Amino acid sequence: MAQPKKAASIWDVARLAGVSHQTVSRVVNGSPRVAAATRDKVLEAIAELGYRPNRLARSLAGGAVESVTVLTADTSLYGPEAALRGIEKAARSLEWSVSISVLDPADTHSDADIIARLPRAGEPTIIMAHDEPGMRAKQVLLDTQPHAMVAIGPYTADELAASPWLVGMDDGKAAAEATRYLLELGHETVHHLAIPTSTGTFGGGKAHRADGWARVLREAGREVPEPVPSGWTITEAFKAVRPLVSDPAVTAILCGNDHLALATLRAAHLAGRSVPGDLSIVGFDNTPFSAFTTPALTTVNQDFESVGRGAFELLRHRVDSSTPRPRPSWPEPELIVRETSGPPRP
Amino acid sequence: MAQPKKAASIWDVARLAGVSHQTVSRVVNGSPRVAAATRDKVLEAIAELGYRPNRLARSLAGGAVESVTVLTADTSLYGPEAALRGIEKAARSLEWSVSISVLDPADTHSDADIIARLPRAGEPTIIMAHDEPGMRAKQVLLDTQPHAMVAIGPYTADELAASPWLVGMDDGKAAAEATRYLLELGHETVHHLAIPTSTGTFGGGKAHRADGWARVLREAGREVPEPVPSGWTITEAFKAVRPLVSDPAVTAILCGNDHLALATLRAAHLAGRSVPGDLSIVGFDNTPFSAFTTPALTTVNQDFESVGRGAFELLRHRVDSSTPRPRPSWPEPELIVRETSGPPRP
DNA sequence: GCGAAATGCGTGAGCGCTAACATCGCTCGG
DNA sequence: CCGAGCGATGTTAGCGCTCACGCATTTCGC
Repeated sequence: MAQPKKAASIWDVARLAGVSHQTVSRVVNGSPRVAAATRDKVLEAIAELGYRPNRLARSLAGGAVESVTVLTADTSLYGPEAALRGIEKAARSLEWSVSISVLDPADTHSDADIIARLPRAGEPTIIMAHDEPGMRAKQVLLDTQPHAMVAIGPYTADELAASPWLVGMDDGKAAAEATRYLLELGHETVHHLAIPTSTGTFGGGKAHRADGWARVLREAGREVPEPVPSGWTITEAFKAVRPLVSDPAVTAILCGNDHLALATLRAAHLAGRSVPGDLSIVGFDNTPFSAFTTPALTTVNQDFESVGRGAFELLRHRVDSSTPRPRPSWPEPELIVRETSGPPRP
Repeated sequence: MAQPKKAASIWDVARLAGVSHQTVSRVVNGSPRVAAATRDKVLEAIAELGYRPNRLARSLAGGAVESVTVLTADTSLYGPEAALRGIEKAARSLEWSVSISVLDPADTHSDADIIARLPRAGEPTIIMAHDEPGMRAKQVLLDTQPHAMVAIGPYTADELAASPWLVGMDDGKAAAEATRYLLELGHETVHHLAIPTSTGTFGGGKAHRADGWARVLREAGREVPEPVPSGWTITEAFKAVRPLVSDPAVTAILCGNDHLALATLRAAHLAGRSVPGDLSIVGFDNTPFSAFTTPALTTVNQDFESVGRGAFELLRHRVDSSTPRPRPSWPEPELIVRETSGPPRP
């Protein structure tokens, strides 16, 4: 039984059930035009042989597409990881399969290189376009197969509405909210430890975290300090933020994500600055660990999993327009105040 | 240009190059028996049409398999996530595609349900068998297609050598080392906050973390306290560990992973116990954040990414025995002493 | 009660590719 | 100078499936 016995095909089932292969196909695909008695016979044969349709053959033959490829640059980041989970869940429930291909942030991928990652031309694809490699992949697919791609990234409601292949949340708005909160607490200004941007420059998109932060400061007539750029890793963040935390004039830092915030917390501790007494820290994403640091991180909750699901549904609609066009339906980002934020010392 | 134009097939290339489709196939697959001039003509035609072979058709036609499916129950756990990254990297370098299917720990999957996740019979599969759903999936595939599967999990060197489809590290040995370290520090005994086991019972495998811990305590003639079972999430860990940290008799806790350790750290803080003064805490996995908690976590480093790569290579060997059988070649787990461990107060 | 539509099923072609064999022309030993 | 031998190519037959038909039977409107 454990030997590599060849799997049953549609023909085997047809023979056993005494019908044509096409009838088996009809039963498998739930066509209504099959007599109940025939259907039962076929079903029985299927069960007996343990027949399972071969997905590859199915899509080769021009049947419905049943796979998505996810392009992302970093699976260890909480956002993409959670979005991937959302995509996988949604896909699973429809029996689609999910492939994943990781873009290396170190190489500059050529267009051909990106296209070569897709198992075939026209493969439905979701791109995590929150960073440079992602943005590049987005552009390539937009040029080659715009009808079979969806990109996830930080965009304003207007941008989202304008581009039917875009899914995401308005990080800028959320960052603005967080910044406003810190200002209301009485901080003179708020500094920013920034994640790498997708465009390579700050303020590249209105929905970027750094942009929302800067906007609020400007509107409030405050000084807008130079944002401190950090890489994605905690180690990079730690190095980048050290000068900032040791400056006593800095009383509040908005961090691009919770990992950066953790590094900031650590750096503040080592610099002998108490949090939130001397320094308020606000993170981003509400990563699971953020509630359990000491002190617990004030952060911005983001429902990436729902965004991932939304991306999948949108993609499905784009690939097969007979499915409903989903409306964005995830919660807005929301500030969660915990222990790392408070009023500045007078 | 942006319209859904059909992609070029092998026939289109053949026509343009003035050869048969088989010759194109030979060129694409690097067969040596093609005249240089012909090869160049074909290559030129390929470039002109932007032809890319269709993976689906290729494997349908019985060509080499070029895809792996990874079955895992939790992509947010550091171990599986890192192993997946290793698999993806190794696969990418050979142009294999990687699919992922997440097992829901909540349902009991039927055998058929697990098999239905594979895109076709005989699909090469890697299973993350560190928990109950993973173990079950492992068993199902072992029964149905043992030649095209590899499982990753905690196993001793002997177990690994005995099962040619197994890859992993000896967590028990690493846990033993960590426990010994705590004992040498002078702790009377060491408590254990345990991750869920793959078998549902403690001590189910010699290479389990809880097993290594218990073994050392027994060997040292110490009392072996009842291990405290926790779920995988930080929140569950926090609830589970509270009674433990508030017991002043407890001076050292070995945690099943760094997330549990973080929860323990938090619980200790809230219970007013200083770390490592009143309580030593040791984690597991050397999750990136672990160096940046305050105090920084003492933990056990594990190179999951290498294990993932090893799993992929082993799978490739099993599917196609003409490829070399890889030898396990990853670093042993290693204790990293940071700030959460120290001698007990006298 | 007769034509038209609906139903139930089968046939043939083809998706893009590879494996296996067939064919052609050339070189080379004797 | 002829056939064995080989290298370079073409031909054929699928892989497992779906589409687009085709052809009987039934069902139904009026």
